[in-house]
Amino acid sequence: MNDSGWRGSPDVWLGAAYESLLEAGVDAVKIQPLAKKLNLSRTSFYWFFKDREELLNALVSRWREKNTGNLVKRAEAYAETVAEAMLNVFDCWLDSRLFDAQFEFAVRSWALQSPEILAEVQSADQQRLDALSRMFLRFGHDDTHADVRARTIYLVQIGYISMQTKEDIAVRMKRIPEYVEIFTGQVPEQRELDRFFARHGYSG
Amino acid sequence: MNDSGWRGSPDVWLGAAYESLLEAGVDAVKIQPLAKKLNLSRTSFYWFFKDREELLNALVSRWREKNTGNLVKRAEAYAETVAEAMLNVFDCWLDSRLFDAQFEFAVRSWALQSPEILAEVQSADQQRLDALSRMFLRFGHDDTHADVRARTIYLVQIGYISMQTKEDIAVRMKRIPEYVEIFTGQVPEQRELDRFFARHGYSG
DNA sequence: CGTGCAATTGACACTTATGTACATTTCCAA
DNA sequence: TTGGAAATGTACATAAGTGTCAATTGCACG
Repeated sequence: MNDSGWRGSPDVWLGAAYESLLEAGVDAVKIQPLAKKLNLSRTSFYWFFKDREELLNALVSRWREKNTGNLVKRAEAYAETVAEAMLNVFDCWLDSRLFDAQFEFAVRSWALQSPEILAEVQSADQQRLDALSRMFLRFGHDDTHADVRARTIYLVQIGYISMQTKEDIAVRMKRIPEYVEIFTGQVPEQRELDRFFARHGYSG
Repeated sequence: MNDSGWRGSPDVWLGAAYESLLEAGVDAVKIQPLAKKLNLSRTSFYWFFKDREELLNALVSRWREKNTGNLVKRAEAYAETVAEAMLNVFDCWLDSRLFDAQFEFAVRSWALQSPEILAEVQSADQQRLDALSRMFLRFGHDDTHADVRARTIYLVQIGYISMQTKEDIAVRMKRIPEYVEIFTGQVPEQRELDRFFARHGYSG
């Protein structure tokens, strides 16, 4: 049927493209280097994709589906307090299955040289900010308040991503309670923190 | 002597390189296109610069000197209260003579494809975070507190830059008081805000 | 005025990428 | 076991970039 014998496939090329994008940006996503990386003939690429552009489009789809979707879901998840809601969102920043930070950065950098990608990114930003803003509204904040708080937590994360820091999980965990306090103006309960730490396999 | 007759100069090329970098990223900083843009022969470039790399290095120097220097200075500026100190730092985010946000974003994106640039960026981040941290320490915050607060305000700004938003100055000004409150945990005095608005030619 | 040097240029050699046409191999199913 | 679709490879045409070199231009100054 499938999956036996043939070395290449759309997914193999897409995977290599993804890796190159993360390591070195869009301009590194070129057929010739990818072929070399995969030990395949350059031209066999054209059996699976019309041209380079089609490959890049596939890359954007992958990004769109993963990052925005999960973030919105976490912002809408059930919570008793703002602090707990906040910690739900933090899940994304600590679990790469929920949010792919490197992918995010690579796509944002890409936006610098492509108006289409810029539009994609800005639409994603809007959806995410809206979801976060609704979260604060749910807990009784007024409009401006909710908007600025939503911005703050989102921007801190985008900023963190842009710093491309590779920090130990423990270092990041230590800052969590403080962040919750700054973002929500409310000190998180110990049991809320414990629940959070537990689900990230961290014993604070 | 100088400045008469000859069309080219290191500065002319550097200027064009700067523009291209901001518009489309490092990979757009290529001799051939720059020459076209300047209506100069491509090869005359080599009279001023050894090669493309030398031009890129000049670009990095320009960035290093401008952005980090001013931010550190504003963080160290005199202030009576934390809120006022905070507003001093905000000057950078609103005045492109103090901090070139587009330049910043372009360089950060560049870091994705160059380990040397990544090192530059991370060293700059450290210097800036340290300066901000010292600012909070000056007003009696303890270490962790100062560190997380410094991170928050810095990351929000880096995040904002990465969003590449083009917003009206009025929209941004409206969020300022709220931000000060979130970042310092202290409501700014009206006279502090007035002083801030005034020096940015904004009548709130 | 003319001469010297700073600045500019076009021609050359090279590299890396793209995409197309066509031939070839490989696997599976009838 | 063989025919054809799926996948790969070879060859070609083209484009855009890099850097070197020798020749040329323009301007300032003696």
